[in-house]
Amino acid sequence: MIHIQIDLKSGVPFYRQIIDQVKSAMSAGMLEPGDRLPTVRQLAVDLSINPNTVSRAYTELELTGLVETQLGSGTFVSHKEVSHDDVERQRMIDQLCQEFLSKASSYGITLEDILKNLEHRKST
Amino acid sequence: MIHIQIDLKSGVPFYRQIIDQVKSAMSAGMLEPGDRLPTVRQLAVDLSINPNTVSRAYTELELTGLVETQLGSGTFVSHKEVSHDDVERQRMIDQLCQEFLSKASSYGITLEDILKNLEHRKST
DNA sequence: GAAATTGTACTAATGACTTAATACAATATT
DNA sequence: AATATTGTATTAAGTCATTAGTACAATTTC
Repeated sequence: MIHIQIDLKSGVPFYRQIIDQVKSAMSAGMLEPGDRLPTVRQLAVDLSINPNTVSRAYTELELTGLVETQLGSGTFVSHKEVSHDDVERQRMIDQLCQEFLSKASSYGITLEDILKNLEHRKST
Repeated sequence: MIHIQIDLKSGVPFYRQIIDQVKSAMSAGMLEPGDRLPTVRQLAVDLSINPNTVSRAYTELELTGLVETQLGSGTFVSHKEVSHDDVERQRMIDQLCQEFLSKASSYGITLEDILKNLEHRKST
């Protein structure tokens, strides 16, 4: 059974906190294919937020193929393997970013510094 | 004389486009210490935007020490050297990001992929 | 098939961010 | 001093993302 917590003051959207924690639980093996997530309503009550916010998180997880929802029965961790290429690609992005952050950090450069810099490049 | 253009459709805030272009002009040597920027009002007319938007850009440039404003006479490129450390730090951030983006791009990873990944790390 | 349980659609409230309208204040110019 | 030129303050309007209120629809359970 997964236990989700949200930080009201972090500034990170509730639905994103849910997504991240579900993903983490899946990576850690605490959620396996076929496992049922808390129901939209139950989780909403537990976290004292609106069902739609939970639904939004679940919907986004479904769009990436990580979970499957069945109206009436619940939301379940997906069986179908996520495309191997996608997994590999995500892993590579994650690894590259991790290496980059470590290197930057050794120069005293923070994540915020980097984000500010990269955001600017979107315009260019 | 600096010539500034804004892209109405880029989604990048007007004041930020102005800041970026002034910085670029300074880097390129098209604006040197003592040079006067277009007046808030004139630039506003040229770009068909509100004076406050130009003012906001100039104010932000002043906060970083790149320009100095004098009520009644105008806004001028600053003489006083921006702290060498700050310049070096910015250059290092810029270079690191540039190298990183090149490397990522060779793997078919886009700026958007990276931003999405890094944004997530803010919560963690 | 009736009731309960599940997810969903639609709309609105809130807050952050950006820009504009308008009026003001300080300096330079004459 | 009077006037023009400069930047600035205040307030409001628009947009977007996030979340909540409320009502609805599909499925399961009995």
